[in-house]
Amino acid sequence: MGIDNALLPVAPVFLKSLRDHVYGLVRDAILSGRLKSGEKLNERHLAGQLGISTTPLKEALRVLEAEGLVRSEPRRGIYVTFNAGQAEEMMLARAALESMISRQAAKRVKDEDVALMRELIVEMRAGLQTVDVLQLIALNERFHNVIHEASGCGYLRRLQGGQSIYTHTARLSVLSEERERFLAVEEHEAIANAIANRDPDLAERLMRDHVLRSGEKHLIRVSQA
Amino acid sequence: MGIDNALLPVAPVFLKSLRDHVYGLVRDAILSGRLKSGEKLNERHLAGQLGISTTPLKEALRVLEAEGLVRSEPRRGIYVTFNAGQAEEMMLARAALESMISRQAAKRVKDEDVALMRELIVEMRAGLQTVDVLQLIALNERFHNVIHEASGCGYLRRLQGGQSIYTHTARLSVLSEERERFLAVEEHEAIANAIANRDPDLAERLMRDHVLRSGEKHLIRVSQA
DNA sequence: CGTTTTAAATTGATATATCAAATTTCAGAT
DNA sequence: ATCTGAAATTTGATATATCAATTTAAAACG
Repeated sequence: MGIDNALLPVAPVFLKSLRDHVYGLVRDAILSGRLKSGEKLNERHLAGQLGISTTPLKEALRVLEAEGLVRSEPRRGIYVTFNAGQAEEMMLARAALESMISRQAAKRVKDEDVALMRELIVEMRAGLQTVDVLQLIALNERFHNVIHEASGCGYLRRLQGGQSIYTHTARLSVLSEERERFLAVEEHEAIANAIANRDPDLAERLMRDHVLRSGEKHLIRVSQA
Repeated sequence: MGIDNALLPVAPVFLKSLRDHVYGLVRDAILSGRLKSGEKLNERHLAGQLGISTTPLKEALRVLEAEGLVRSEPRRGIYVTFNAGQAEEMMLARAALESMISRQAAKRVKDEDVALMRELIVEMRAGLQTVDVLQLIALNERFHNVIHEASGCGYLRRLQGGQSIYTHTARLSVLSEERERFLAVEEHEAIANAIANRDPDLAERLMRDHVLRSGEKHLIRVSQA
């Protein structure tokens, strides 16, 4: 038991940079719980298990450390640090950053962005009937992307992207509830209106509440699984 | 045993790894403008210049990349990406995160934390007269630390810490203005009251406005220098 | 000349080797 | 049996070597 079966070797073919690939593998293993909090990561062992050298692994671990998913004690070892509490804090961080992005978007949004948001809202409403959850997930992502673009805040967007901990299956699970689908569309529409009306305070508050509410729902789902 | 406290722990400087040291050096160079945005960083060259091998440098660069201060184009090179716009966005991020921390603090704060905050406010008021700017800077930091502790949000605190771009001289410069010192104390007191009254919404808003306002002042100072 | 091809040099990506701190093991003393 | 401390082992930190993609320079061709 333990980390022996937690990660499978990486297929040496068709991969971007080893470092990035390994980063994704280890990150997933931590977020999905296959690597548990407190567990020690042995560099040689882990590298051997993945079939790579320690160099790209060390770089990947540095990134994970910068993200706060592992903690490195100099000349002692590297330990996983991720639990329910941190998952909740990452959700709070996302709420904070996403709402600040919405605030900026409400200040800088262009009419064409507003039109695009409105189109997406209409599509979401239509999607509510057909119950195509995959489509709805894609629409949600596009909606948030429009706001990100409108805000012109590349750095905030990046930082916010790092706070994502939900897998595709978690999103599927949450949006399979009819009430959640309905709420999401309602909240999105309210946010779109606030941004369209160039109301930064309202846009910020609505986005924060939206991320907090749907985030809590996600956390409950994940903790049950 | 008696000798337990006979010796103090080794100063962290000596425990610090080369990697962390180099990280700090390069980060400072970027934030202070000695390494300009767009500049390409040659790994071999930079490592040689620092008198180290590429391994710890590569790890430091990965962390800087995760922080968004450099951008790595696979198999092409590493480029500095920091400018006035990003400095402003980092300030926005700090406002967003610090205000979320205050929100949580207002929910969880204990009476002893409130007492500590009130003491610090009193000291700040006294410091206003003596005009000991160094003391005031220390008090400000302690005040924010009390809120961080009260919030119980270790992850958010870490993330927020990464958004700091102001040097000691910049802080000195800003707080050398009497009006700024006065404003800071007023705002801190208002924030303390909101947290003491367990008013998350108000604490969040006041902290956001405080960071935004003082942050803009910092940015102006830095851009002038 | 200008354009395309091709060869050389550069350099990030990866692998391997070495060093030294930290932990573990175990014999010897009390 | 328990504690001590030295030797062996483990392992993160660092250095060096190799590989391969990109860029640059040069040569060949029109």
